[in-house]
Amino acid sequence: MAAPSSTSLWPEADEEQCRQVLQILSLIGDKWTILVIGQLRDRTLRFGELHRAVTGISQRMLTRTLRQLERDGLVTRTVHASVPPRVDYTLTELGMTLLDSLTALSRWAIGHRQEIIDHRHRYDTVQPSQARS
Amino acid sequence: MAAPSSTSLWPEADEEQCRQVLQILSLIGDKWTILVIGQLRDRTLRFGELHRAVTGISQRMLTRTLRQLERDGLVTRTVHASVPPRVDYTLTELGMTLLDSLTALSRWAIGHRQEIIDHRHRYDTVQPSQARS
DNA sequence: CAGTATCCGGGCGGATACTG
DNA sequence: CAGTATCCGCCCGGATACTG
Repeated sequence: MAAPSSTSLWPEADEEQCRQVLQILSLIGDKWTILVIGQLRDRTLRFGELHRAVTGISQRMLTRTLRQLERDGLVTRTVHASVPPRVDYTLTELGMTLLDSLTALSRWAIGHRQEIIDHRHRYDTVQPSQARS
Repeated sequence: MAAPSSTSLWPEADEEQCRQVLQILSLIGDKWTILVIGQLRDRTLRFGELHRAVTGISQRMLTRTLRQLERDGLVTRTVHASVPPRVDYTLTELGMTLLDSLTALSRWAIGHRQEIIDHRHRYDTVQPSQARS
């Protein structure tokens, strides 16, 4: 029970815990999820608005991403029976708490991005540059 | 400049910021990275030890994962020129700060995992169950 | 022991065409 | 407008065999 470390990684960090974190990370670690929930963080958007807001995403991928978010309970999907159909997407409470929990990681990402890019570049130029084709 | 929200998601959260977060998330959102750095969080391990510690990982994937972590500057690789070769892997300072920044997300993951699983199950049973093969 | 080389299946994700 | 259906290339990741 004794608090294991002062810098406080997550408690225990045994394999079991790691796998649980991994499960969640896999939900949002794909190519588009973060971009989508980022757009929904403080407003409701329709399908088309999201499509325009997230540059480069295809209809297919936007649909898949939203379906998964809905399935996991992070986003609600509301269909309005109007003549041109209208579907609204909103973050749930759960989705908002996730975004909250991403704050620290986001700061880290923004703060250390350049450092990582630099390190990577150095690594690449120093290596024997085996043709990894 | 005014602080945008009291619950504090990450500041701004425009597409640019989101993409930077995504870049980092992609580094650790894959199948094995979290498990590997989780094992390294408070100790140095050799290749074989890691291989045994992370259940189910193949040699190939462990090597790839470690190479990427090394390339990004999150892990150091130390080769000891001994008769049976020995290679040690350790988290760098940068790697440790990443683990720190993962704390909130880890707590969220552990705390809401069951909730997500339940929601998912409900979604699956209610849906028309279109054969998605 | 600590890798590399090769082969391979499956799934992610893009492009395009079609629909209620 | 908000999707679905289909096709397809690419890369992730597992299995196996080989090496300094």
